Amino acid sequence: MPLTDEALVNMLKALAHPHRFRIVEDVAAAGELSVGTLAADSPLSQPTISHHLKQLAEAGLLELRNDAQRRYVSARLASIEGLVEALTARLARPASKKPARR
Amino acid sequence: MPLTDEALVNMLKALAHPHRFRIVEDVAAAGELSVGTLAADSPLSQPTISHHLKQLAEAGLLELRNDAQRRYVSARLASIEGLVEALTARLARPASKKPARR
DNA sequence: TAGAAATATTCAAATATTTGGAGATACGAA
DNA sequence: TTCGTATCTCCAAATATTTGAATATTTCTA
Repeated sequence: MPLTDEALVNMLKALAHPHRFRIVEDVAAAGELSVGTLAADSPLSQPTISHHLKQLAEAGLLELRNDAQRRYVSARLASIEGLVEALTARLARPASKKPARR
Repeated sequence: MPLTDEALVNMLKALAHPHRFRIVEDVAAAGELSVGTLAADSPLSQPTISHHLKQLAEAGLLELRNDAQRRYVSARLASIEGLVEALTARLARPASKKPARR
């Protein structure tokens, strides 16, 4: 499943925002964080954090886990790896495998 | 020069658009293309392509070269590599090197 | 010089994104 | 139950992005 153009661009779009990038960075470094911790560490309001988390989860970058009244966030490392690989495959030197399209 | 957060997010933002991603992909595959060729291969108008190229060049992803009345576009492969490396360094498994920040 | 070709800039309209207040919902504890 | 905590949803305002028509600029050629 080599990641459609759309999925790839959606992941990039999700990451292409300073606060969202920071969220993913922090979550990846910490392993797992609660929404409240993220909101407390951010200048943004809790609803705004919630909104960004939703976008990141929809793009496939984050995983959300419910535990009673808390919600825990972790990074989907496989997706991040997939993104990095797709970027390398598509934007690196003239891929002599397939002929350039169009 | 490990790429500031801002530069990194700017590159992501530039790539996070279907038409712009496609432009970079095509340019990377072709080596070098003129603005006119890109505009002809795209559903977008010439001014819009010009606008997107400017953004991509400002983000450091593309290189523009003038040749008389034509302008040729090529990929800044080093920047793309830098982007991929920065993503890997920042979003991959708990980097045990530096302690998580904050 | 004037004209043509390639590209850029300006500007405005349409659309999308970002943000937080107010309120809703879910859950556990008493 | 009722209360408190954590989080989400809905909404609207502010802001940013995308787009192309009209126009300008640059450069070559005659």
